[in-house]
Amino acid sequence: MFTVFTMTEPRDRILNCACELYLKDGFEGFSMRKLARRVGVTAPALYRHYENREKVLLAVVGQAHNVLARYLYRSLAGETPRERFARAGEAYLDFALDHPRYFQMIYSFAEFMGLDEVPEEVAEETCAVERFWHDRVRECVEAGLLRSHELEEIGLSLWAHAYGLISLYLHGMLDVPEETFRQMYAGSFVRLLRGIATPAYASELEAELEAEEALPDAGPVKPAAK
Amino acid sequence: MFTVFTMTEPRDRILNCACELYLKDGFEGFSMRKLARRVGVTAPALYRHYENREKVLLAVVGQAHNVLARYLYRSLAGETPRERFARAGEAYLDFALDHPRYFQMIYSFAEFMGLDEVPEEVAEETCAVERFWHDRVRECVEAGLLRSHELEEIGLSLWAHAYGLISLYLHGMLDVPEETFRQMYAGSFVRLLRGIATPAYASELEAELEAEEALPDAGPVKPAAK
DNA sequence: GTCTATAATCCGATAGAC
DNA sequence: GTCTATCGGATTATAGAC
Repeated sequence: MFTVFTMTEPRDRILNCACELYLKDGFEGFSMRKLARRVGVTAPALYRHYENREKVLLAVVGQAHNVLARYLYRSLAGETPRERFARAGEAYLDFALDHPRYFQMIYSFAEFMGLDEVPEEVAEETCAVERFWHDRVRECVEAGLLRSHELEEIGLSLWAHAYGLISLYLHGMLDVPEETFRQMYAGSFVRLLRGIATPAYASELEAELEAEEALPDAGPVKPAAK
Repeated sequence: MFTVFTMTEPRDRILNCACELYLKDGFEGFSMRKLARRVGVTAPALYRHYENREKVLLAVVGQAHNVLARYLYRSLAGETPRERFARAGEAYLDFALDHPRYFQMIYSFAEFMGLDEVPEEVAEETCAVERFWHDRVRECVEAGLLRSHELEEIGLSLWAHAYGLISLYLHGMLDVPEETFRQMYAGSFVRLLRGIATPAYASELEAELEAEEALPDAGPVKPAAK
């Protein structure tokens, strides 16, 4: 009389455990037997709910995309195109640092599965992310911040730059602590921005830079407490 | 009387086959048994020459770095800092497109092997590449092409941008033919360049851009044959 | 230096009883 | 929907004969 549905559908329980397992052991360490152990059933039981290992991992990639989407959409709370743009860049970084394995999975699922084509579900979600960036750029172009000639290409430059920086860091190629990396990310972002900004916005960025350099040493000024 | 040494040391024969095998089957498909079959011996024989699978793959990474180095050093034939800089960017791209698996291996060896630290041999070779870029940038700074304030960081921006663009392409996230991608790479490179160039060089780039846009449609002008 | 034989695991997936 | 039992395969790596 009380429980019309089971607390969680078995398919969802499996998916949750699959995400946990992937985040713990990565792609290679992910096996149906380990997954079964984590769920608390035997391996054959899983095949009632997922056709095979690939389908399970495909569902995990879906989750990864969901989490990324949550981070990105949060940046829409910014009140101006410029702010939404900047927040989107931060959101992408936050997602990658909070969930490095998800970040990696999104871009290298096909390789790991030995597929020579990106599965359609994944390709669609990638497109959505691209469109999101495109929208942020378009807004900024319309607001006179970014150059209008190269609307499409500008999005690509931004994406590639952010992705590259983050990947190098996650691969351990940049031997710096996280906080330092965040500063490098922000700094590098501004350098690229100068190259794609309208002359008006570029000189504004220039002025900000000079103001910062005029300061003694540290970054943003904090009111001296005490 | 004629053959003082065997034609190739067994260690080298194994390494050659290991490279071939890795380039064909990738990281996951690489097993000691397959390698043995390719060499023409049985698996246990390999362990006389390499301690284990990891050591073999470490040697393959070394080869990957050698090939990359060859590509990069070729760009030193350029006669001005600006030309060497541009050629280095092309060389990095050529290497990645000619040897995508080597490119990937260089940056994700640790992940694939499940190590949580980049092995020292690999880290050293990465540093060498970084220094190479740093030298190209320094030359350009000294020639008055690039901004001097941010010498270190500029190299990082360039590296991350190139790496990101190439990785996205190799991961199948950019659905374009290779020739199109090369053009995108070149175009994106210029956008970043504008952001790190000295005002003098930046306005020179700007002039080039306007000259191109004045043309009807296509890229560089070719003399109309026949 | 190479071989045969084998240890010791692990894997994905299925058949068929319950 | 879950179980037991199992098929059929893969893997790294070693022992010991030659």
